[in-house]
Amino acid sequence: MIYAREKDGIRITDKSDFNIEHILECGQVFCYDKVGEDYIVFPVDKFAKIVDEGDSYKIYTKDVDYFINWFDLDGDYSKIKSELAKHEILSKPIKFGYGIRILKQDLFETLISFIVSANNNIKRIKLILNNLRKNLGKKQEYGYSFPTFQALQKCDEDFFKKMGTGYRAGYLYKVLREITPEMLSAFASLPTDKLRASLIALSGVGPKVTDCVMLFGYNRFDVFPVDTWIVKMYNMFYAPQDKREQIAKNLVDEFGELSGYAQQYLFYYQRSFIKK
DNA sequence: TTCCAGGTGCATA
DNA sequence: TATGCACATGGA
Repeated sequence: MIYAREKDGIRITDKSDFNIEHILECGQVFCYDKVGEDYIVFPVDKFAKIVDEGDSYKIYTKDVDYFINWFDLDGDYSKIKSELAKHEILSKPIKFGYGIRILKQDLFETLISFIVSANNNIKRIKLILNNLRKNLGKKQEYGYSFPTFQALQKCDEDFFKKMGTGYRAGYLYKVLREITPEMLSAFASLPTDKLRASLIALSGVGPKVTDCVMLFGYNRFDVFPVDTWIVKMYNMFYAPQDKREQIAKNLVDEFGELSGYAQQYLFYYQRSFIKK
């Protein structure tokens, strides 16, 4: 147990498997900001502020149960890391991003966010999603909630362009006519291959976005999202290969049921440390 | 100015 | 089935 419930939030008592910067800056999530030395997170209509208090973190929130689940605080990351550390290539990435945890994110928000993420950079992805919150979300104490499915479905393509989505506006307009949040929830009972087929059939959703939604929303760990950073990493450390689906397959063969975790350590290391 | 970012869809062969 | 290119936008 790395945490304790407190009346105004959650105390992270063991920082060896929890580092808020690692968790939020490793590319899995866009609904956060750094405010001074603290971080705030605002998934769906929830809110928390995370303060580094030296030996511990304090997560200030009204939604204790929600964030225990969201941060996967009952997950055993010491075990995951010791298992993954058997792979030489993960040695440095695990040391570097020792405090990463894979969040348990809302399916609808994750799908919309990663459609926006395609061929885009993290700063601008956050900007676009914040535009959507401000224009369509509900005003909260701290800011705006993520727009509901109903609110987004009423928008036309031109509106999404005004939000800065560029050519992804058409994808959003279409996908909002292909799914409902209830459908996404029902997908959760599908085995990995059928889930992948259901997601990849959606507009604006290719292999990469599918893998991200499977990992960050459905928490399927036998997937390895391959983006431009992972391609660079792969070509540095493995044989030259530019076919993303082949890279993904090779890496899932290597890391098996822990592929999703391995991917996050490698992505964070590649992106923040190598920067090339 | 050109390149790049957590890529996808579509035409073509 | 596989390959190549167009697609918005803004920062480096």
